[in-house]
Parts: sequence; structure tokens; C-alpha cells
Amino acid sequence: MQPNIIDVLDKIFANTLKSRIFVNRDVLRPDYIPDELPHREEQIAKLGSILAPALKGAKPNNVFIYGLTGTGKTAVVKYVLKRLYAKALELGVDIIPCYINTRQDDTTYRVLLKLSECVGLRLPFTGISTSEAYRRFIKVLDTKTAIMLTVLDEIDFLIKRVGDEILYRLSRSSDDLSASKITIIGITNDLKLVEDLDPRVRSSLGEIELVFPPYNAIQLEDILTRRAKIAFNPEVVDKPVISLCAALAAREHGDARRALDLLRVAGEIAEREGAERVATEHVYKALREIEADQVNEVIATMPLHSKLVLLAILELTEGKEGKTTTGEVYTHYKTLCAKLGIENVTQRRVSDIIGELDMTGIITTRVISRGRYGKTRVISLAVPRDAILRALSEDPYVSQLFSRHR
DNA sequence: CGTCCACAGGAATGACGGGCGG
DNA sequence: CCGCCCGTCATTCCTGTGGACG
Repeated sequence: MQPNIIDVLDKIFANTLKSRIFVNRDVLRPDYIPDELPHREEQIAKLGSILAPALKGAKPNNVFIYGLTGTGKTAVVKYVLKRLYAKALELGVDIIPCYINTRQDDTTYRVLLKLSECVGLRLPFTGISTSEAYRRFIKVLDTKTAIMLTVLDEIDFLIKRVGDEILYRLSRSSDDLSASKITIIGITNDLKLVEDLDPRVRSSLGEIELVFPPYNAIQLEDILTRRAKIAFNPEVVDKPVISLCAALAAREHGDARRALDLLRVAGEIAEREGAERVATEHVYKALREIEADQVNEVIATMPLHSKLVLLAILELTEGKEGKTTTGEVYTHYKTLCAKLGIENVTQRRVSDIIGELDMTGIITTRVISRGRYGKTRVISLAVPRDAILRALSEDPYVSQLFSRHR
């Protein structure tokens, strides 16, 4: 037994090492920052001119950057900061870039921790209050004459978690500083974020706004082509494959991350199958795999009753045009609860659950009136049923319902 | 042409668990 | 460490409504 496992592993290792598909798979990963950012020249130029005053030791305006996922916001900001920092070194100007992703560091204290790290101050992980942390950070920063360029990526998470208090503090930090200055660059894909922001913060933070439009299919194709050249062995991907990835991602909303994911996963599938080259069928498989992963993730975190409602929908949409209605779902859902011996929630709640499922994109609903026979929502599945079925069977309660009628 | 079905969906309220500030 | 507040899931009660049917 043991030698067998080792043999298998050896084979896997060897295959990975002498991959005939990939040269450098990492350049297709979402966190990779490329040396060139095609089709974002305009945004690079704008951000560059906004931040350029830092090179003269002046405080640039705060910037707010909007754009849907995969439109290159993070990449552009990181790129511009890198170039700016290099130039500053050359000129002997003190610029301190600081990148914080507030999805990971989503508390005031953790943000302050990161800020301090950027100015070379090590704060304890715990033990001091946030105001003390702020005081110490400011004290160190004020020993310098520097422009601190603070990027707060996915800033909506921070605001949702702790409100806009630190933003206010930071935007008013010049009151506490004599020589140094802090510029804030906020990044978000939530276009209506500013609405629920303290007006004082809004005006100081949104001094300048930059919008990143989605890429179109042609631009995506160009991006993929450049990236594929570095990522793959020559001749293993050809144009139709890349065009397909671009077209599929453009259909979403021009999400470059999505396009790159597709290409990478397609390559991984091709490799797993021991294929010579990446074919369009691998892309379709990749699409299904990525979709299934997302469905899995969404469903896994759902509460039990949402899963049961989803199961009810799943079973009711089998056959007959794949459509069902709220009333049918509720009745069927109640029988499922009865089988499990648990209490059911009210119809009002199920109505909301159906709405929530619609929001996640797993199902599609539309309100219609059947006249004499009342008003209801027509429900149909929006993703492959086997993906849902597999995700639901992960749940220990729900899976009892499967094994029974098997 | 008015009714009335079968829900949609708003408002108020409560149980519960987790995180935060003092 | 404790009380407090907040978000989530849920209930109760409610008003609103498009259009087939009588």
C-alpha cells in the first residue's frame, strides 16, 4: 500500500514539474500584478497626475476609485504607487506607500497596525487601545517629512464593519501632523457606497473620483493573449480558446479576473487530463467547475431553511418547463420539514428566502398575475441542477432526504 | 366591470448569539 | 469580565395588486 501511494505522488510531482501546459501559472492568478496594464492607460494617467504632487512634497488629493470586480482597480493603483515610489527614491523625496485590504484587515485596530508597519513601527497585536495605537502611529509619522499614500482596498468592508470613524480621523490627520501628510486612496466596487457616509467624510475623501469601466470582449482578448504568452508553453493555447474565455467573461460584465480564472482553470483541466494543448472543451469544463465552486460556496453558508426551500424548488422544477411558484414551494417545503421532523417557518419567511435565493443568482424569479388565480412569483433555476444537488448533499441534515428515496 | 384569489412585500417586534468598549 | 449593541433569522399583522372570471 505504502509504496503505491508514494508512486502516485511521485507521478503527480513529476507531472507538475515538467508541465507541458504551463510555464508560469501564477501570472494567471487574481493577485498577480503584471508589468503592463493594457486598456487602462487613461486611468493610469489620471491617477498618476493626481498623485504626482507627492514628488514635490505636496499632499495629493484624496481619491475614491469605483469599478466593478475585475476592472483593474487594484492593479492600476499598485502599479502607479510602485512607479511613484521608484521615482521618489530617485529624487530623494520621502513617500510612504501603504496598501491595506480591508476585507482582511477589517477593524480600526488592524488598519492602524498596518499603517504603523508601513512607517516602521511595530505595535503589539493586542494590549493597547485603538486611540493609543493612533497616537503612537502619528508620533512616529511626525518625526518624518513624508507623504503617506494609503490605499484602502475594498473599503466597503471596513465601512460596513466599523463605520467611517477612522476615515474621518485619517482625513483630518493633518491637524495632528506638522510635516508629514496622509493621502487616502479608497477603492470600492460598491457604487452607492458614498451615500451612507458621513457628509464630512464624503467631502474630504471624495475630493476626486475615478471610475473604472468594464473591459469589452476585444480588450479582454488582448489582455488574455498577452498574459497567455507568459503563462503557457508556446503552441498550447490558440486563438479560439482565448476568444472563448474573453467572450464568456464579457458576457458577465467585462470581468478580467473571471477571464483569467477561466483560462487558468481550463489549463489545469487540460493538464489533469494529460492533453497536449488547451481546447475549447476545457474552457467549457472550466466554466462549469468555477460555477460549481461558487454555487458550493454560497449554498454552504446558507441556513438550513434556505437549503430546504432550495431543495423544494429543485425537486419542483424537475420537468414541466422547469418552473414553479411560491405556493407550490411552500407546500413542498413543509413536507420536507415534516420528513425531517423539524418545524417549518412561515410563508412570509419563505417568501423572503425565495427573494434571497434570487439575490444570490441561484434562482430567477418574476412576479406574475394569474388573474382569478392570484398573484405569485414564477421561479426557475439559474444554475445547473447537479451543481446545486451536489452542494446541498454536503449538508448533514439535507442529505438525509437524499439517501432516503434512493 | 367589479371581485377576489394568492400571493407580494412593508412594518413592528422578538429571540439569540457574537463582538466591542469600558 | 460584563453589559450593551448590533446583525441575523424569524414571527405576526398588515396593506397592496394584476387580471381571469362571473
